[in-house]
Amino acid sequence: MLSSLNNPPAHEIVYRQIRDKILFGDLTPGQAVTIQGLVAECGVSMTPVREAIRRLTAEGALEFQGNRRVCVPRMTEARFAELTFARDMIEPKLAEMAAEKATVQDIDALRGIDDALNAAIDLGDVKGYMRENHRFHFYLYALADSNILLPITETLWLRFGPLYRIISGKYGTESLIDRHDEAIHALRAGNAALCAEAIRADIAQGFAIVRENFGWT
Amino acid sequence: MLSSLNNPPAHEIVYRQIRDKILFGDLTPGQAVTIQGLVAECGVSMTPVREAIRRLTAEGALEFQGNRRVCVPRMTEARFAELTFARDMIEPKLAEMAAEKATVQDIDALRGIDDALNAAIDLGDVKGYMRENHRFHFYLYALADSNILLPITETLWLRFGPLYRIISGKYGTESLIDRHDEAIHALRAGNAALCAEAIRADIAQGFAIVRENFGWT
DNA sequence: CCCTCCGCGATTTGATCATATTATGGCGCC
DNA sequence: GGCGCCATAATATGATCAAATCGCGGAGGG
Repeated sequence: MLSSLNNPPAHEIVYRQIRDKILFGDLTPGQAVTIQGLVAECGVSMTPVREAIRRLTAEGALEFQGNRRVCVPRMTEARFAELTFARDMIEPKLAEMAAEKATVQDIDALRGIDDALNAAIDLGDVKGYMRENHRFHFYLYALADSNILLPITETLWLRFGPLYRIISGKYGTESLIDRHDEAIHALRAGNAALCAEAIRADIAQGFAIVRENFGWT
Repeated sequence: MLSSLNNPPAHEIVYRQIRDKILFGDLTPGQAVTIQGLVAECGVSMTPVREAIRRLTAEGALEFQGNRRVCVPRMTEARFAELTFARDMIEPKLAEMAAEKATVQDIDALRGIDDALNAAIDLGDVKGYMRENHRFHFYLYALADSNILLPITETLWLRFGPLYRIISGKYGTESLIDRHDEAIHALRAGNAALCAEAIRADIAQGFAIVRENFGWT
């Protein structure tokens, strides 16, 4: 009955494995992802691997490389412009919707995640920072109870994953500042618009770092 | 070399088949989609069908119904609100980007599609209207040369498909008006902002029809 | 004489299928 | 009305076929 929670199917496991690797920068842009490589790596048969790859391709986390071959997509300035446009439109909206439903327990949980995030920054733990930052945003967004915008946002973050790795490898964690405190204060005040603005500013800072790094206007 | 164009793989064929059925309202919301049903219908084995279903599920065109069962998603007022928000944000942007790249040949092609669309309306051909309307919008959007916003828009239209069928079954084609002429004139004038506004107004009219029909504010 | 380019074949990789296995949902029985 | 059996459908595997890539060898030109 709860097997879907206790025993996730093989294709789900493979999916999450590759997904997390992309999301947290373990795979570099342009890197080829082969079926048989994953078969050997995950110890499952081809069918679940194929399903995971199809799913990731549909989400934009992987890209067809012409002749039935897939790889981690490369970032271009044009794509980056579209990504920032979409994130700037959608994520503040999700934050606003979330703010209208957040309970005190939710806000405390977000506070806890942000504490862990700051601890990771102090330790210089780039991957820990990335994980906690992801957790913070998606814990918040999940409160919006969205069936449309939330999955879209997940695909947008998947496209960002490979970038963050490159950036954080150059800069380290000392330059990582965020607007999470402002978002949490807005949530406590019950001010949805202010929360949306805080998130907008938060992600805009991330965009600026990427732009600066690549020399994109 | 061109086998990917001449001989699309089986999973691609199955994918397009189900996709078009959803997009043009041949499947009703809540209808179950089974692997074995598609195996029998398409005359292929289970593996390609599984891949097509995974892909469609990732795109939001199908929905997990809990215990490893998928169905056509049902529309709710909350989902509709999110869909209209996303389309209102993205599609005018795509139209604007497209307007900056459209050639005279492109505009003529759009003119031709719109003529076919109007002919379908005059004939009371609901499905023909839906196909040509889809063609018009996505011919335009494809000009934007977008790798991010265009796939997202395709998923949004997939969520709309089942709705249009219900609506058009009630109203017929006589109430179908559009702003395609305005968009084409804006393209000829090279006015990207005006083209974006025309598209915004065009899709807003569609939203209004759905809202009125379901009594959604 | 050496360097380059073209073509061919071996090997790797992807696509599809048939089949075994497992879990779920329905139905009858107690 | 609850519980266990059975039919059905989904999951996963390994085998088989097809296609593309990579490497090597030879021919031609500089």
